[in-house]
Amino acid sequence: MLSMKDYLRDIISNSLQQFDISEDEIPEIQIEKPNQPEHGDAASNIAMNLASVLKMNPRKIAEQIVEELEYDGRKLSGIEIAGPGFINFRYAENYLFNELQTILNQGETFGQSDSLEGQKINVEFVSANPTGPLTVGHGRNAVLGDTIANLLEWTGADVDREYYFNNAGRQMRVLGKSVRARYLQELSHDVELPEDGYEGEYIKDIAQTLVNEHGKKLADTEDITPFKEKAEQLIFEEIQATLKRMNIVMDRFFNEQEVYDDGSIDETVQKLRDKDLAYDKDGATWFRTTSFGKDQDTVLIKSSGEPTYRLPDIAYHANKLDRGYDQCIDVFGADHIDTYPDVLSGIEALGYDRNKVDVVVYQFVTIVKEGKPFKMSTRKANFVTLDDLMDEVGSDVTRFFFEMRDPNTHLEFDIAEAKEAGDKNPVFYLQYAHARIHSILRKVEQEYSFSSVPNLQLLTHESETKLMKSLIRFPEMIQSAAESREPHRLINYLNDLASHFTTFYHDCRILGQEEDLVQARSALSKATAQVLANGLGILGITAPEEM
RNA sequence: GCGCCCGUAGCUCAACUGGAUAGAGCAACUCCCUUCUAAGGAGUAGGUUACAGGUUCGAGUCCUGUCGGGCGUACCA
Repeated sequence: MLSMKDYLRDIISNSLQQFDISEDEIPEIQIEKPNQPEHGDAASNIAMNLASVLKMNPRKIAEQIVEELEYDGRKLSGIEIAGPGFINFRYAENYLFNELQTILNQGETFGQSDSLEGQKINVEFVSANPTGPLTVGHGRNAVLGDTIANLLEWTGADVDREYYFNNAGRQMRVLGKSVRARYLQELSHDVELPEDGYEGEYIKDIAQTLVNEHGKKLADTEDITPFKEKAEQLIFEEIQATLKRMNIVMDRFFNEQEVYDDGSIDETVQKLRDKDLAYDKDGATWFRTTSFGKDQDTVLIKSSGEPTYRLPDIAYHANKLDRGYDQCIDVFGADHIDTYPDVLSGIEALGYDRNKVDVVVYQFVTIVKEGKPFKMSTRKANFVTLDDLMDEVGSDVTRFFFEMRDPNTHLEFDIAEAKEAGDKNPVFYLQYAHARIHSILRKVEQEYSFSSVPNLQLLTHESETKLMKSLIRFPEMIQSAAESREPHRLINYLNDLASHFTTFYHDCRILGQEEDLVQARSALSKATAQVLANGLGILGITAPEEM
């Protein structure tokens, strides 16, 4: 179905044919919603953008465009020229009624589109190595990635959620040694936690499990493998349980080891050498990143023979593209901001289209505890886990908190505030509106039984009109949130919608009116509940029918 | 030093990617529950969008510089 935006673009475009200019001189026709309601429901700045091309007064251009504009009176009721040359459009009432009916017909699929139909997209997120529980620091990553994946699914894409990890590095060895030390302590050996060891309580739990399963049998060996493997297994179980609590289920866990085992590491280096993009110096193998605009080359393989993270990262991205994804989205924190260009350069050098990899960088979360910034460290056991947070405020508030802000801005997370957030948290505003509607609908159902379709023409109150206008924006909001990978836009929209509903709720009583009006207003309320539920669903937040 | 990101009401943040009079939530103050959930609503107050220039019909948004904060700047990930 043609959206209003597309329709307006079409009719403007037709009118522009009167001007003697070539196709590529015409700027993009932008349609937006004006801030001031007096300026109508949609506006275009096309006349101003054409002013320099046509060398004419923008208001004059606007007049000529409007004069030649042919439009459907069932969709638009008025067109005005205002300000420096804006063309303002006003929706016809019938258009709103038709759209409202569409929402009711489409129900839980309203808002879905097929703009990315046929696209296979891989979203890689969380990707924390299994050295400890997920912290609130990982929370922003997890929630952002999952919500972006949801948004893309709503625009028609076939999305896989992937978690990339490495269980072979130095971190993991230290983890294994730490578990071994705790294990021996459990058996009353006089050993100390290694320097730089992991100090968290969860290490003791893992050690205890090993004691239960193996008794003293592991005490004699210096080999840390069984300790490392048990730790990895248990920590991953916990990570997955934590994610599950937040409604996040991964499709695949990809172990970095795979790109070693299948030979693609060696293959990658060889291909780069063939193109003279890799060379040896000082016993190490270097990647010629200077030919991609960097001011230094970077090391791919250390003189110790061990690759740096960059090399498997490149091979891993090539692996994803080989699996047939049209697009790979990486979600990661600002600390990677300087390193991902090397990965993009790497895959470009291997002959892939670097535009197929899209990186979403989010700024760090600053934890504030007892009024002071709190530096987290997994190793030092200075952290607030996501589970702790969810124990305090629940999964809905946790998700909402990470979704409500622009990813590209620093986020301050005050633990105390989040805990007491309880009833003043903005997520409740949305859920409350939803629950309130269902409460009304239950009463309507008890008292009435309608035999015919609702007469939506009765919805003429200003608050009703505004609510309908808000409702019909839902599909384009999803589109824009998905394209920009910015879930917070959806939150802003839902807040606005809930606020329009509340105004309607106060202005327009439902129960106790003429039966026709009860039915029409119930229909409007039902559509509102539906959009709220669909939106909350995308955010991974529950939409309770009672609170 | 260099690179990237950020700086908007007392606090936490929006502002549809360059549009018309910069908006919400907390906090403060004044009101509104015999009526569908007051986890709500109506209102008041609060701003030179860090600062200084520039680009143009038009700048919180783009460019330059300054100041302040975060993150990088490794043969760590």
